[in-house]
Amino acid sequence: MHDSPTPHHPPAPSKPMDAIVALCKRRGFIYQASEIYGGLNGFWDYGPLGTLLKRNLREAWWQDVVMLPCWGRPGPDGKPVSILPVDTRIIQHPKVWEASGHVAGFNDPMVDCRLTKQRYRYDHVQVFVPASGDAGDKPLFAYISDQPSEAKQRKKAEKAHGPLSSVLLSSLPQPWARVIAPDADAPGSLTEPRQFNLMFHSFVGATASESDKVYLRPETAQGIFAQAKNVWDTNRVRVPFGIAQAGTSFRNEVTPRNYTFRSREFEQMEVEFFVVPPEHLEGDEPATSSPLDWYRFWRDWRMEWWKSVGLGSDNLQLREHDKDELAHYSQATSDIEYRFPFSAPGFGELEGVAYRGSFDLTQHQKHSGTKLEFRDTARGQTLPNGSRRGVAYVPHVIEPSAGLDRGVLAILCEAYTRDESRPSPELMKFHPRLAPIKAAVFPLIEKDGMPEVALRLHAELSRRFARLGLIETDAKQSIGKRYARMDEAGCPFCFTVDGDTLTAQTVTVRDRDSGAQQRVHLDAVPAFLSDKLGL
RNA sequence: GCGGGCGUAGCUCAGUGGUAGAGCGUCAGCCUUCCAAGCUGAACGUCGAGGGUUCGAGUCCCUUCGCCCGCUCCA
Repeated sequence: MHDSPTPHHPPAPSKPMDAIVALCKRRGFIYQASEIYGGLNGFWDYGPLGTLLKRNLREAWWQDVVMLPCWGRPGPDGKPVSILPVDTRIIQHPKVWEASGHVAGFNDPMVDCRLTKQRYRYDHVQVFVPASGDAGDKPLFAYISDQPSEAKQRKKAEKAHGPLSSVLLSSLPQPWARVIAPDADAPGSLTEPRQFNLMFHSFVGATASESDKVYLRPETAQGIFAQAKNVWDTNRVRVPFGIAQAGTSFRNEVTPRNYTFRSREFEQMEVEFFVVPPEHLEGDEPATSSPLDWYRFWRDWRMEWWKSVGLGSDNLQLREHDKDELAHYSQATSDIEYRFPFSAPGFGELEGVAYRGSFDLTQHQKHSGTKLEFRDTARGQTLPNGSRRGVAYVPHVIEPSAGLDRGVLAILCEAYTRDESRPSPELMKFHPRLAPIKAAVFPLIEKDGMPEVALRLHAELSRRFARLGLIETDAKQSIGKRYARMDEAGCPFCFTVDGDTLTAQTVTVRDRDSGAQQRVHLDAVPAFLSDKLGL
């Protein structure tokens, strides 16, 4: 999470995270996983309303990214944006993760210092020892080369031992009782090296030998890259185009924290958008757009999209990465970030949009031995018959990678509203498109024929809208209490059958956010709701 | 992984080593013509889990799990 400064945004009034968590439990949005067994660190389940909310957000992404990409808006090349979906497996060939860098980069053993709470990569820790050999009972001084600790420890070590040589910590026998950690001033504080496996693993087959070891994917992206060639070989697509996938990923986080924000099992919604490398654009026909054009297009549209599903406040920001923050293969990356109650005044990442060059496909090409070049028959030299010779290249990629569970959490936080001026202060202001409950129908009182009319209206609305979300009805207790319950669940519209309904064929519709009411003809209710849900 | 705080009803929380509590919510009935209203009643707990001390543990001790905060980590 970034504590990025926000010079142009005044700090928003913070919302109490505790109250949001309590509401989410109380109304069945989010439960702790395996709660009856004491819970499991880093895992959260969704209850009925949470499941619907999450499904609605995933569905909104699916509709707007896959089915009608970018709302039908043309890309920077003026043409419709082309996206195809895939659904790849959580478990891939282990070499996929070697190619992606996940195996090498995240299996480093670390040692901790019990005194200073510092953590060091085991293979980076070196130790000054007497050049003569035996140090007797004297302490040994550990350091990290090119860090301040090197000079500091060298000075102390020379004083203690005279001429020095240095060895790796790993060459000394454990426990390192006489070793003084790089930033400590007493010996014996280093823990034994610990492996930090950020990827979960399992075994294929029943014998569970090391050669059968597989990993649970830490991102959905690599399944896309691994199938990119199949997709372009079998689908008559042409670069630029994208492949999209939503699915579950796993990261064995060191410290799961902040409610569902950093869960060990989570769902991603990713696009790998393949574009023509810059070297194939020059003097080329047909003119198309550069990777950076596409990068900016996706970055800006993804920002708009998050606003469109209800994150319109200044709690949402776009943050372009600094040069020194970029991965070595990326020329541009930005994060779409939300100011969560627990991160404020800092922000937490919802989606990263990265221009990754050809890094991923090139890696897979190298590790698999399979050429991952796209044969672009619209480019290259024009032949006498008017066709093109074609060129082959490894496409560059723009990756908009969003966290679904983080999106849900941001929506929950943004929707949570406490208004002390209302009889029931807590309400969830979900965008109607995301609201788990789309509408409720009440009889004002449970007699005089009102329940019958309400049930008929409820049945009709259910027939028309239940595919999108719940349509509720409730006749118990006072009308205020029923409105309040719907407010808390984030239901945007309540239709109430009253005395006038029986004579004038009208009902009241109450707006969740304002509490305002208007009368609508009974027959016009479906059209009213349809309009409000943006259908 | 380290340090600190916390864990009692669905939620928020009281609870002095001596019978397990309140408010809200939930449910039922009555009442009720628009905002958690009123009246009556009901259900709901292995006090996070395991062990120990004690005649007796929600309370004291140990272990463990989980949540929150700060470090650390965050491809």
